[in-house]
Amino acid sequence: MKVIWWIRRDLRLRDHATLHAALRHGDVVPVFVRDPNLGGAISARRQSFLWEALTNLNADLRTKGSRLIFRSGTPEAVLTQLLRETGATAIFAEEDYTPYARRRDEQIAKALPLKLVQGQLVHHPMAALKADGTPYTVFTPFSKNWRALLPPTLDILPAPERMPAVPAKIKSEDIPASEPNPLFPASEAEAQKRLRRFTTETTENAENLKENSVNSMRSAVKIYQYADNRDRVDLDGTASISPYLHFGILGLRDAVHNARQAISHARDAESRKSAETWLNELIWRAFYIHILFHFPHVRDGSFRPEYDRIEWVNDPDEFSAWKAGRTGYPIVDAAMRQLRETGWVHNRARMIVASFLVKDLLIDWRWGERWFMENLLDGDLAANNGGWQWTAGVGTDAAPYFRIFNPILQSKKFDPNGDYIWRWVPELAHLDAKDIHAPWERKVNLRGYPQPIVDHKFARQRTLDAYKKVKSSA
DNA sequence: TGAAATGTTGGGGCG
DNA sequence: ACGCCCCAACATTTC
Repeated sequence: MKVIWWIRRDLRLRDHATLHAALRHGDVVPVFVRDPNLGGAISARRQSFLWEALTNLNADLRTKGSRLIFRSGTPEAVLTQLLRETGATAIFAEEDYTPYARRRDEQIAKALPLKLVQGQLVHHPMAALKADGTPYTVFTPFSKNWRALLPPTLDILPAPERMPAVPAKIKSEDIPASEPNPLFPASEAEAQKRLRRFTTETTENAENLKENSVNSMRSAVKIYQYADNRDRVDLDGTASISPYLHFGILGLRDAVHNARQAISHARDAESRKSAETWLNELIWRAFYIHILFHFPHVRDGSFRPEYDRIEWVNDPDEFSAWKAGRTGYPIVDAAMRQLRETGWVHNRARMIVASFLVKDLLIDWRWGERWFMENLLDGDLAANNGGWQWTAGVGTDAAPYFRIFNPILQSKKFDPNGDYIWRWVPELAHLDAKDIHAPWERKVNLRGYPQPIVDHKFARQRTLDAYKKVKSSA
């Protein structure tokens, strides 16, 4: 008996409950549907990453004796056709929680034997509710409950040893060609490598610290330094796994499992706390997926609707300067250039540029949200939307509106030597650390680098006024 | 997962 | 020796 494994955002073989359920049920035919309705929602950069990931997944499937069937068309039409061709009796798919995915799957389930299996998250959004049955909207209690719901250990399913062959008569289109991404190779092996490197491996740099450190284990593994390093945009202190998590090349459960292993192996309280901090970041990701599930209106506007009445300035020229990395604030411009050139930006840098767009330029956070989605390799509706609403102070458990970043102080704190700016804004490479964060305040040659497009002190007050206005009239 | 404004304290210079 | 002022350093409040 044949069954279809409909692959969407679960491009992996390890810890795949859906795949295992399908394998128990029958001979699995792995299928990816190129859905024309999704064309507008995925940027060229992310699209290319996806094609590369599918190519690599196909290669992995071949080592197991299987192969990927790639077809174009609306999912319902393609799946109907494939059920006929294969004689399959069921379609297994990992449940996805975006508004589009839920609507799509609901429709398809009416017509076809679709079986959705939870696997993208650790807890289903309906399984992590408050005692009164309503969803959490504040992170800390959510996180507490989320942890309390964890079983003692998450059993991580290995990738299947072998998979049944897909009959030759089932034809596949060619997966579109893609340029390999040198910074983020789109394979499951790479995702696993990154996870292990971050959570278990001794780093070379840390070796040097060992001799004079009482906390040698702490120094040796990145996850144990995370609490100290995670906000430093000039260091490689994060796991850099977001693109893999977004496409399910790496499972969230697997990441959580590794975090918990690291927590239990920590040799001292500081290390344990550091690994806990990283786990908390994974829970933030889950939190925003839950929020989008329970409050789908956040896709289009503020979680707190009164903030949709803010009178934005929305100056198109200033928006262009922000996108191009020519605001005159070096830390902002460095991050915006990194975004455009690589599709990945450190989380702290994302917060700095988001705060600058919203609270210094007073531009609608949705403009920034869209630009991020167009450029980020890890662009994820739930996480990106949650992050922007947090920064704008309009969402669940958001930063209070009056918590306004000072881009110069952020720069000094989190890029103290100016290395990050130096890397992405080469025209300022001749400046040293004391001049580089706010070069216009110094008597230095800017070499074509722009003057600040807005005065922070003025902008701060303007934003406080604009937010206060909608708050008092709420 | 801020920063600015305002308040408090205490050491040192100095008449 | 004493009081006064200055102001850095730290703490608290406010946005």
